[in-house]
Amino acid sequence: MATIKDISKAANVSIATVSKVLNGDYSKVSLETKKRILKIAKELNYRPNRLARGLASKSTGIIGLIVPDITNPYYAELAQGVENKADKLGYTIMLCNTGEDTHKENSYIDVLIEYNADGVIITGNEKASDIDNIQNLHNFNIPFVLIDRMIPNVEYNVMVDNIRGAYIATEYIIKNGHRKIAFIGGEAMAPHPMNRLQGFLQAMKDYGVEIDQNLIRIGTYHVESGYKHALELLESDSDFTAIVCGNDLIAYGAIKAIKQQGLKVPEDISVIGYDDIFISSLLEPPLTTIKQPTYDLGAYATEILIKLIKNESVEEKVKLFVPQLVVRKSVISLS
Amino acid sequence: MATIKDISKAANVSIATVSKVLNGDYSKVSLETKKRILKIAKELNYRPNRLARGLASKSTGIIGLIVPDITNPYYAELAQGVENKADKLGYTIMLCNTGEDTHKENSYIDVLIEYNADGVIITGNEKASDIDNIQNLHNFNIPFVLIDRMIPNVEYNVMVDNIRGAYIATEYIIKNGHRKIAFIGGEAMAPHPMNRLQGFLQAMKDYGVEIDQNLIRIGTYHVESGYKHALELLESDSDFTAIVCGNDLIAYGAIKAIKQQGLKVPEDISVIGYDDIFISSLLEPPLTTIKQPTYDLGAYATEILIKLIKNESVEEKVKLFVPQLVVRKSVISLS
DNA sequence: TTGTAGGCGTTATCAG
DNA sequence: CTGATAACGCCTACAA
Repeated sequence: MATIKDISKAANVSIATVSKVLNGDYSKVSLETKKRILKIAKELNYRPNRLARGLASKSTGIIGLIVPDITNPYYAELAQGVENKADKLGYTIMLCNTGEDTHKENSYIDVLIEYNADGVIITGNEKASDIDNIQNLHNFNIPFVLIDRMIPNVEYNVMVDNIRGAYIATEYIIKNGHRKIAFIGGEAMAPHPMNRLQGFLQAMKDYGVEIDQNLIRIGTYHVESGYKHALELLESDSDFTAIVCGNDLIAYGAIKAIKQQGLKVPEDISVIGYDDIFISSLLEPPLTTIKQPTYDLGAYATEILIKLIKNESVEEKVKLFVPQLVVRKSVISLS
Repeated sequence: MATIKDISKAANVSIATVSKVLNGDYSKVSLETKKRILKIAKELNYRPNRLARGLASKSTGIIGLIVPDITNPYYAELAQGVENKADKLGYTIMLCNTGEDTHKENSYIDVLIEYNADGVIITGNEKASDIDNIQNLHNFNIPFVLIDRMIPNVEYNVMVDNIRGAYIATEYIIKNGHRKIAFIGGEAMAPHPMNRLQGFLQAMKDYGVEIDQNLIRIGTYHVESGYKHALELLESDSDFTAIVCGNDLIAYGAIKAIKQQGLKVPEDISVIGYDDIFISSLLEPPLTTIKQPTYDLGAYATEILIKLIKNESVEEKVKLFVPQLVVRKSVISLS
């Protein structure tokens, strides 16, 4: 591992000069020495040591990305948006997969602080307790932006309007003549599903559709949870003709349960999802769902995070993306 | 940001003592000073600086993970296996998503070298040119292990037997009475699909089934590629009753194309995939495929990588996992 | 049991 | 244009 010291010796100059050249600050170096240094650096297969650089310069080029479940295609796509943009702008991602475990999330935040991460992007699940630790980022002067996760007093958020998305979804179901409508969402603690639940409730109210509390289920954002709750609903004596789901995975589970009971989607029961994961169009029936600009959420968040890192001004502290209805074939019209 | 220096002052001891205590080396420190130091550290909200620590100790706790496409559920699951195990053993992941771009992969390897990563896990696509850069890891004394990607002269590999997997898949198709069998695989350069292609060819030979070169297509590992090639096959005048696919995503694309042509799976054309991504069981029809122990691949690779990092001995340099046939409903029996 | 001091590889400030 | 030199925060002999 050649260092600038090695280069300086070989080139008969001081390390200061080497450092300048290697950092592209040619202004005050003669062309000749510049060339010589560059040549020697190449010969020695020199690589800057980012640890040393980070120590000295207070800037590491590391961006922490906290996701609850990289296995969920939604977060995978979001991560790709983050990674692409970060890479383009010269930053590297530290992946922190929390498995929706608050404790793990907290310890990851500690780790990011210890690595002197330049900034952090946080998505996903939230328990009340998080706030303390996120506050820590603030204490250590590490800028961060939240994706789709409102927390009191947090400055920078990029969100999609979940209330609106769920509203649109529910509205679509209602306009197709459904009146007995179930809702299967994600964790009750998170604002995320609550927003979606809110949107659902709002639409129901606005259209004067009766809300049956027995038809509202809150589980997790996984296929299994959707499956389980749908099954319970089907096996209970409540009747309904449609299910609004908190995300696509839940919808997959619900569809699986429905089929397993010998019923058909959408003939017997309509299902609408949320996220528009890439496989949703391939399901049978193709899933009607709410599309989020997932990749863009990640890319945009990264963009403003890097602005914050560079102390550039960010106009919109809260950026709200708009979800869209994607009509496919999992909802049938009753009218 | 409190440092050990701050602590040493506050506790009236030297930084050496503080360092010892903070690193759990209590052997040569009085219980009393130990307690005092720990207490003060907590009061000052002390966090070790991993950059400084890495610089001084030559060990960063960073593991680089190179994947071609985190959006592919196969790699997402693999990444989860890596992340879980790494986290458990006290390491942090740097995520390097190459987008199957050799150039990007190379530059990520440089980055990992520059961060003094303790080790690297490499999966996915391969072009001949990679070898040079991977060699660089070796030059810089950074241990690495490859997952499912044989490269000449590379020591540590964890693989699944792709030839065998494809063989089993093809054999299953043949035993179900198919004789006109197509193959749609991934990039020609990679050993990965080549192995799978080899397995396919081998099975065809062993069972005396005629191989029609026109029915063999090599694209990429994406849904779109499967779709495109299946469509071409369907629109050509060649006839066939089954398609062996290089992975599940290709199979999804193929199924989409088949349906779009007004044909049915498996009644008109049987399809078999590879990977057993978690949604494959939810497709219509549920996809018959080859299951890999994906999560375990990642976890195991991480385990041996960390052994290498710690200079512990690793017995099996090449670990071969065995793929399994998962029979669902996308293949029909013609006999 | 505790302290001193040198070094890890860079950056950055000042002189020359 | 170029060079000393002091940080950055921590580790680790080696002394005391």
